[in-house]
Amino acid sequence: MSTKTIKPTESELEILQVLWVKDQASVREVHEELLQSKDVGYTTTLKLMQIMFEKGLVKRDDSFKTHIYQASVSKEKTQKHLVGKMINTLFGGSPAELVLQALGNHKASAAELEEIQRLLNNLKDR
Amino acid sequence: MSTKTIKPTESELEILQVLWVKDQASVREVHEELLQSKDVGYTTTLKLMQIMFEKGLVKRDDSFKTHIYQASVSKEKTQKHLVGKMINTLFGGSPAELVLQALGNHKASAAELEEIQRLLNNLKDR
DNA sequence: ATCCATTTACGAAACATATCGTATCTTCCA
DNA sequence: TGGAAGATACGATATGTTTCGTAAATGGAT
Repeated sequence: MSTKTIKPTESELEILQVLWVKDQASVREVHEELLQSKDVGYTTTLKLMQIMFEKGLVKRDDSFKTHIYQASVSKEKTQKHLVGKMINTLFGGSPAELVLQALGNHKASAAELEEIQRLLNNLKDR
Repeated sequence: MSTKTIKPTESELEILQVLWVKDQASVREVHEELLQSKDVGYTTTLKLMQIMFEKGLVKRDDSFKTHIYQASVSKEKTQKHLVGKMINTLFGGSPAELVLQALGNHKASAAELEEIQRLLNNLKDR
């Protein structure tokens, strides 16, 4: 099934985050965004994105001088993969334990709790 | 606040898992357990655990020939830390999104759903 | 055409992680 | 008491990640 192991590194994830939000971006744009939260050189970001391109994590349009990048792995798929992994390596395979952890230790708004409630009702109805 | 950055690597997490379950164990015991799910040499496990000892991730009693190890970071604290990190790097800071992802894509039993419901009710009551 | 700012390309270094081979140490027991 | 079995210690290697310096290419403005 061609399950290429999607395993972005920490740094790669930071870049994917930016691309998921912006949809498309040049290295410069991504880099400026990264500078908000960390201190790193421009060529570092560039190199990382080039490597991600080689790995197939991003696509790019190089028909202009400034190449434009786009994530080629979806946010949802990546989330699913990494959450699944965490459930296995940290919660003994029980998604519920992860949920309890997340809900118990990290604040969610009333609206969010409602949304969770709706999903929960759905699941219980089966 | 002595926030020592708890950041076990993948392999270290696998070992911690075993120690959290067994509470105490020799390298051999941990190793046998790891063999259930992966193929690795004994000295690799040993080395890893020695490194974890240096990092302070585990304690050990070396008063006998066979050293006995114990996790020195709690499961809960580690979970909290890594879940928090994942919420930030992968869910834009929203714990609810992580919960929805986990519930939506990974099966939980009816009993587990009930437990989640109870916690949810608690949270909504505030 | 030339210059300048910006960009990409590339190589190398600095770290970190994971793996294992070999040497050494300890215990027990024949 | 002298091995054998099993344990630890340690060094070396392979591999992956992150970092950046420097060089070369590009394209627009003068």
